[in-house]
Amino acid sequence: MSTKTEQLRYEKRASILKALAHPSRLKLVDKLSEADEVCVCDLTEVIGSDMSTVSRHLSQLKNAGIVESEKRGQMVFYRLRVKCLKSLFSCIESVVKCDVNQNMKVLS
Amino acid sequence: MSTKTEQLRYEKRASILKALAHPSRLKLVDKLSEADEVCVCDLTEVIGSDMSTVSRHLSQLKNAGIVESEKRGQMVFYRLRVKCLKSLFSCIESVVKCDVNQNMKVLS
DNA sequence: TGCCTATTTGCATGATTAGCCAATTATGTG
DNA sequence: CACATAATTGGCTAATCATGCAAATAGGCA
Repeated sequence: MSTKTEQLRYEKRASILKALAHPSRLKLVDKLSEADEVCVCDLTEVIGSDMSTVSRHLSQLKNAGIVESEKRGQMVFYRLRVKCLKSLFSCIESVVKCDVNQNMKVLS
Repeated sequence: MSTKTEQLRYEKRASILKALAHPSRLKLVDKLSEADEVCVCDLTEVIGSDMSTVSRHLSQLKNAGIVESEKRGQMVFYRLRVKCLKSLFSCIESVVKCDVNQNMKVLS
């Protein structure tokens, strides 16, 4: 594989990770994983920021290909497009746990 | 779980994802996954940025608990602390692939 | 049509990030 | 000790990001 292609691959992956790398967006993904679809208004309540802010977070997730949206009536419903988030989060969680262990070692 | 704790959990996860969310840092992780340990000087060649820049990328990965380092002589060697990166990347990759499919649909 | 609700977009602001060069620290070697 | 190498840190700039308010868009409904 050419260096150029390789570079593009890293950039693409990074852009997806970046889309996930925010507490509010992680929470959004979490909520969406519990339900089939949720409207912006309900998500806004969950997050507790201005609706415009939530809308922008959602559009970042959408641009990254993590969620999709559908407008029905005046409302817009968001849905997860990806089903593997659980394994991703379990990996992230293992970093967290590993860190805790490390910290305990330091303290003991 | 309290809302406060929940919030902290999202923040912690986000910080780990943020540490990974950069092409150069992904490349560093990739290289480190191929070898047991690599010194900063070698990693600098791979990345092709200034060594100071690479050093800062590495310290971000270290702060996130993704890599660890050991100084031997004048050199500092970095190692992955986490073994599950492969499953994480396969998830990311499935987002990429899903995107490609979507794009093909749009084009056809 | 006129008004209400849901959502997105424009704009301004403050905060964070990435990058390089230069300076500093630490180690090894003559 | 003097010098070279490896790595980190300080300082600066340009770019990107997060956020809220206000305005615009679009869909119901009387």
